[in-house]
Amino acid sequence: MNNRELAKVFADMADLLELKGENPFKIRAYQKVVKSLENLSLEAEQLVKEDRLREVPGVGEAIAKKITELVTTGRLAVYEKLKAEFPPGISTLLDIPGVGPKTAMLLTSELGIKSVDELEQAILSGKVSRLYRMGEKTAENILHQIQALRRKDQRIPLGEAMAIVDDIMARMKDVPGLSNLTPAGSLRRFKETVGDIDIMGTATNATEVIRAFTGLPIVKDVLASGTTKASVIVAGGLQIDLRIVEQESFGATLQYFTGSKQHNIALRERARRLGLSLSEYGITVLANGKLEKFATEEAFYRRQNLDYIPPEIREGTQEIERAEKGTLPRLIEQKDIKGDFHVHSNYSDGRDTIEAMARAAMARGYQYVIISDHSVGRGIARGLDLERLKQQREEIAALNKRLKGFRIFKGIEVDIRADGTLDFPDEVLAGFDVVDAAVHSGMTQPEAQMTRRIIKAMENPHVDILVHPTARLLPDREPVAVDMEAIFQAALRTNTALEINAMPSRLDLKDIHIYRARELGIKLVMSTDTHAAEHLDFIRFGIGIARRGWCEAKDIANTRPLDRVLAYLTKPRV
DNA sequence: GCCGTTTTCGGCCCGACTGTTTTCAGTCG
Repeated sequence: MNNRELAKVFADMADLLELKGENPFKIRAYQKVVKSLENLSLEAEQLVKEDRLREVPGVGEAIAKKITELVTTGRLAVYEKLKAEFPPGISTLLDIPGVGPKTAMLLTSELGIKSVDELEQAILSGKVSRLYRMGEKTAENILHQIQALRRKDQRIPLGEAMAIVDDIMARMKDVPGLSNLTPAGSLRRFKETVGDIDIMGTATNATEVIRAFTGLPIVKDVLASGTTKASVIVAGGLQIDLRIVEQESFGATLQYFTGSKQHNIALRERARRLGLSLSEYGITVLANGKLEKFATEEAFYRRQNLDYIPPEIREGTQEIERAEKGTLPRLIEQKDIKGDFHVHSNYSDGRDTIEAMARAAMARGYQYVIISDHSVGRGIARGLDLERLKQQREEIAALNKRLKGFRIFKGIEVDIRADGTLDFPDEVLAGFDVVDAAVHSGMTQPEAQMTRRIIKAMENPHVDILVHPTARLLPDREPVAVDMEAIFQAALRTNTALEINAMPSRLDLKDIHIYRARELGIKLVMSTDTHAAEHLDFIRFGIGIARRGWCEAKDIANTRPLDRVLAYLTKPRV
């Protein structure tokens, strides 16, 4: 049973305990462990084997026993028993915003409702508004939420959200009197998907700023528009809130709305022990009730004797403890990147010429790129055959003579076939500076087969990098079934690097896998997999998730300068 | 159910909104 499945069990248990009216702190303990499991960089199953479950924050004696039972037997007796106490489906009512445990229980016990559809019918027939403490308005709100729930595409990929935010930022930047415009929330933390967007700012004329915001061309619907806050809906159902706050408390408010919720809870629990109370307005000294305000996040953290914690690692895991000790990593920044490791040209499915890609890379201050077009097996992507490969190599050699202080490396993105063999024979692979291997087909293989297949490719002495290791696509394609811990061990054993693919639809490896790979000392490279010159800028997303994986510059191969990068990265050529 | 510079018990984050009520329960982020 993997971490995601475990998390789901505890989330469901938390819901059921809530419906049951259990001790709220017990419920919070379950909810906390859900987050811990989701953020865990290696499988709980492994921790059970090593008897290290108790190291996970929020896991005590009782929950450790439950996880062990789930991992070893696939079932959890108390969970089965708890589930049997409620009609199946009732916890789906909790997915509706505005419906909590009390309302859900009321609906079930009074009207026998156990699904969202049944609830909708009951509202339409007027039964719900006649219940005690309900009413016309409440019933109508719930109906509204049910309809919105069906319309809305849950969470959207970071890349799409960022494009919207970039557009808004560009259009708002010249609004007079507006400053400090900053996106907050999970977008600022570079989480791979976001549910909604919060933007903060300070202004000398809030009303005009709000008017400019609600009047943006992208806005489809204005939910609320006041003197300090506005909420709008843009295409796709995404909600965007703009908050205008006081300059003198901007830091505390930005910190609050950046989250994560778990980080803020952990921070406030700690502050409490120091006799401080945190809120979005600042820090209250409990002894005298005095509120201190903070214009910057740095000052807000410093007041609590903490180093500044970068947004990307505010997940309530171990960052607060490390900030207290002064041992936070110096996270990688975009300026550390010296070249892009995975670039397509019009020789396969890219749009631009090799020269155009190289010049775009130079313009970004890079020292090198690796042109890694597809191999022949990718017919659909105009994969290279030997003839066009030769042509490409000649072109690269000629360009390298002309481009001063810059180098184009000869790479290839070679297909890993269904049986784990590669699309080119070894003697062809030997002719590249760098060989990327990738799964592009046969994605539905069972886990054991897929794992063997990928490891076989990694064992090839010519394969330097496993690119987009899980082949997932956001939001639609699930990662292939693969034993990541086995891949990590193989990467170490075979000295194969793993790619952090920065394309916003991939972000593959994902954050917790990056964390684990880095911890194990696996070589990592960051690349955009770009198919057009302007998409070299996707590197920002790679930087974001690498920071979420606690990476420093040294952890990423392509922070190394031109004269050292290949020697560091590639396997010895045989 | 977890956890400890208040350490094996007694606490457990904070503020705001909404609608249904006559003072607050429920829900959310």
